[in-house]
Amino acid sequence: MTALSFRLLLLTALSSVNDYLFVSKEAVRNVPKHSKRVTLEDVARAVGVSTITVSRALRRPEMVSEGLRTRITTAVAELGYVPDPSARALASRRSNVIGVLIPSVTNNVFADVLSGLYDTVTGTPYYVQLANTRYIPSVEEDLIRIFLSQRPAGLIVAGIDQSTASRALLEQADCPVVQIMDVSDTPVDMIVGFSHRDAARAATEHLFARGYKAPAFIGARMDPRSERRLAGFSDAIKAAGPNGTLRKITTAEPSSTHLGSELFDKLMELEPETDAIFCNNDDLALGAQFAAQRRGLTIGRDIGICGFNDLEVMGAAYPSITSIRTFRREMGELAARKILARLTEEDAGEPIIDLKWQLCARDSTDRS
Amino acid sequence: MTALSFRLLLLTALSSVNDYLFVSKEAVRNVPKHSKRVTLEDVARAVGVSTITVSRALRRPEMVSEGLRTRITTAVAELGYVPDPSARALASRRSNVIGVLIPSVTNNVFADVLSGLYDTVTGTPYYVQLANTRYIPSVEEDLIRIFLSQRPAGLIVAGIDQSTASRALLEQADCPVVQIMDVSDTPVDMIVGFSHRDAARAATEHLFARGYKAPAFIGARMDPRSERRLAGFSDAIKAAGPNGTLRKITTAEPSSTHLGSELFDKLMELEPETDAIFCNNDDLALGAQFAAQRRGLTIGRDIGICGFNDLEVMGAAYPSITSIRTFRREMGELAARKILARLTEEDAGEPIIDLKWQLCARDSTDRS
DNA sequence: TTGTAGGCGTTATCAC
DNA sequence: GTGATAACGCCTACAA
Repeated sequence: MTALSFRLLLLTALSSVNDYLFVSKEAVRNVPKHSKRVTLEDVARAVGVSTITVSRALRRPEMVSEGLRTRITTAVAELGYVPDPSARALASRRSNVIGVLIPSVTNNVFADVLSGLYDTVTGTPYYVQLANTRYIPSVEEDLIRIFLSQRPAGLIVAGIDQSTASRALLEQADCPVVQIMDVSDTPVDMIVGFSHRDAARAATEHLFARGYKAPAFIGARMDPRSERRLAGFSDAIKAAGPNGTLRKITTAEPSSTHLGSELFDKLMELEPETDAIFCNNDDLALGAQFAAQRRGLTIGRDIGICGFNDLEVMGAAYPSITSIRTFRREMGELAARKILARLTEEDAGEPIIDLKWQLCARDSTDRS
Repeated sequence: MTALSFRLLLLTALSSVNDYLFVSKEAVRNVPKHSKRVTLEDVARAVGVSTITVSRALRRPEMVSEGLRTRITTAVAELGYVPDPSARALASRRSNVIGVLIPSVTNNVFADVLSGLYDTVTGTPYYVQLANTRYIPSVEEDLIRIFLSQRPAGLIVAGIDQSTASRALLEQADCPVVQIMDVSDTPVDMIVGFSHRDAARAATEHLFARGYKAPAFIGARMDPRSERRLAGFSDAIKAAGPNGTLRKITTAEPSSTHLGSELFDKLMELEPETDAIFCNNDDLALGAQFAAQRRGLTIGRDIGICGFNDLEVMGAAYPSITSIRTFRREMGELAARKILARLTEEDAGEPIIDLKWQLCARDSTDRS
């Protein structure tokens, strides 16, 4: 265990993609046990045709006469033949992998995206392979390289803030690429998302519209998308009046409910006149609401709260919390659909899709 | 789009594993664009050795003389050689895939497990491939077959309630297998988890110990693990007295905060004397707490609430909510470590690991 | 519609 | 310590 941990540390510290790919001395030591795999040839022999015919019967049934087709299908079932993806990939120079790069597996937001993705891909010959960039651009770059070495069927990456190198890799990639979670006029290939800046601006405008005078921004894990939300908040503040104060508290720490409470308390010290908050995400908003309740504040009346993403809990909370709904599941679905469409030479539709967002006004921003 | 949707429906309706694996007519139509891949041979030629030597230099450096080794490493870097996983898998009859089968990607509980898993595997030559059983045993079985067709380096499956066929497949699998999230005396191979029944019993005993007289069980998505939690609840009720009532409300619906509120309200109609609840999971507990607050109940005093899993939000909630902490991240880590240890011929340790659980008593079960 | 030949990039085996 | 040769299982290209 210790040796292992050490090795992990070591490898993680290295930077070249090769460090990830090369098998170290202890790694692949084959554990051979050989229960003869059923191959195309076995099926071919059983039916009395050549392997290529079986291959075709499976991939392009219409190219094989009906009689043969059924005999082959039967034999396949009887022998329990299962194609070998490696052999297939090697011979065809194409794998059935759809690579997905997201910054965090634990983040609820991506969970919904993934769910849409998996549901769409299930039942097709393709399968999703997930990788975790941990919000680190260099890791993202390495991972893109790894994926490309597998000659993926498609690639889905979160965001538009790739490094120059990553961007170049993606542009050269010999497969459909979809960026998700954001919009841009200049996607690598296709993009499905929405404008974080606009959404944040709308949220803040909602606070003003509801009569709050001194909104503040609470943000954690300030990645580029979060910065754009802050920019949107800032837009609204500026638009509201020439001498509006930009009240905010942010941190690079990963977001959590606890952190929301903590930041709220700090904010109240720093900017005591704050009467409403727009949170970077729902976890923070929920935590802030709890903190406000602990202080005896009446949510809505004493303090307005708005989250971002509209996780399921926001509507169920007491009081219910205002949030900006984002169409996460749909992003996953659409991204997958667009890739599948390309692969099957159907029409993939517009390369740029703005899914927008939706303000869900609830009790937490109701002053009455 | 319509054609695609139709096909998805169709395929999802079929049952044989082959339906998932075979490429239908529109599927793999190679989009050939050939920017000549750098191969082992290119490196070999550059250095003036044979391919196998390069191969060895990368996988088992100690088998190659030091001089060659450095020259090879340099050439590899200069040429930008990246191994082809398919070719490797085909030749070695082993892929670097660690297959992971979980019932739901959206479930927070699994997010933490995955996070532990990914972190442990990152930096090794192996990579995780996730699949979604959607709580359906037949899907699980198909997915196991698919994974096995890739000759995985290891397999991680959630739970101990596999179908007979799945179990057989796993037992014959020519790779390490780890079951997670539960314990059993008869694992397929290795297992890392805890006893849901014991944990639930302890939670219920805690309610009695805190002076509650009429605890009820609230459960959603009653999968086998949830049933064992109910059994543990039931154990405690029986142990508490000969004529204890088994108050409960359950549903097969997937769990959510909203559902927690809804079930709580129903429970109050059905079993109005209930003075404490043990919830199947934290989402329900949070939702129940919100519902109780809506009714004007004082949490802790009027109603005791206990969740399960101890998601981060439980401690941050107002009032904070009692829960059973489970070591999800650790399960992911350990499962991965055990597989890696096996693969590197280190000592994988005990095949059965009970990670236990921990009662986190908080304000929601404080009657004072 | 079916088949033949050859190769995809790597590793296992067995020599040297 | 290094290399030649033969797989690995399937698919592309071309031929019949």
